[in-house]
Amino acid sequence: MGKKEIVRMTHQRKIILEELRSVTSHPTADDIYAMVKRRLPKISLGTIYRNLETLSVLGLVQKLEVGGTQKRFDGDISNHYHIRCTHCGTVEDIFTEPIASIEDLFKKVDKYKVTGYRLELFGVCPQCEQ
Amino acid sequence: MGKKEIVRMTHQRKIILEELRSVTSHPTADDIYAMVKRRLPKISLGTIYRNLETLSVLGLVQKLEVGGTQKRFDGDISNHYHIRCTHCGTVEDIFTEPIASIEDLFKKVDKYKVTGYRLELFGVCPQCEQ
DNA sequence: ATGGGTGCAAATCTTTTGCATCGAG
DNA sequence: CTCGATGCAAAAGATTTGCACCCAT
Repeated sequence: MGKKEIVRMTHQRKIILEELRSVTSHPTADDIYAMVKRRLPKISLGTIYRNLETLSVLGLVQKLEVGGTQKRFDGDISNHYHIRCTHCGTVEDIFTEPIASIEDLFKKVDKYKVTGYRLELFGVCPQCEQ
Repeated sequence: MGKKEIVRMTHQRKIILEELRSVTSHPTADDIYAMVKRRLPKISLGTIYRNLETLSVLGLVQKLEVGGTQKRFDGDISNHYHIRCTHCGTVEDIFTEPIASIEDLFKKVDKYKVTGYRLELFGVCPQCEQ
């Protein structure tokens, strides 16, 4: 993933991207491995990780560093917020306009060159709520 | 960490808490291990992890599930925001009043029982900025 | 004296990486 | 053809856990 290599659109890479774009959930690398394996039974987990990294560097997918032990990935590259169920780990999108007062915070930390932010709500999802 | 056990304030636990409260940084378990080891050379990393979990369940410390590969801990249990340097991993506090429009979001996700949220800015710190 | 806590080491889980081979451009 | 990508397996990094002994209550 260095500077000026040519990125090849391999069969594996294309299918990983397709699968990730086909869901609105926010799967872990392992989830994606299972999804892709249905179509490419011989694919290895290492290839999944390498491609998710490549695709997120290219900006074609989002690597979500939400809480929990595993990273999650999102085929929707728009900037949006998430809510995570602290019971089952599910991550869902929150559909709303960006909150301007958060961007105002950028000024308060002017020692830093701010490049972005993450807002994540925690809660208990309807399924776990019984 | 079950339901009704009596929690003992052991020497190790007390010193871990003291050390964590003595800094404003947001150390990883490993950092805390090094700090505590200066006072208790025989302490084990397992004890550090077990106590940080216990203390955070008790609400005496905060487990910060910020991005990056390691979890970080905060002896300041007030709700505040953080900024993380994407280059060196340092996490600093942002001193500001809570942003009301974030709490307004809670209503938009009324299917969930919202219990809290996290706001984390990313950027490059002054030290890394050269 | 009890049963939660500790130190130690092994185990687990997630992610990364070395290497021989493959295949996209 | 070339060199980036893959599959496989081993390695690495972070955290958890089993167990015998210890000590706070």
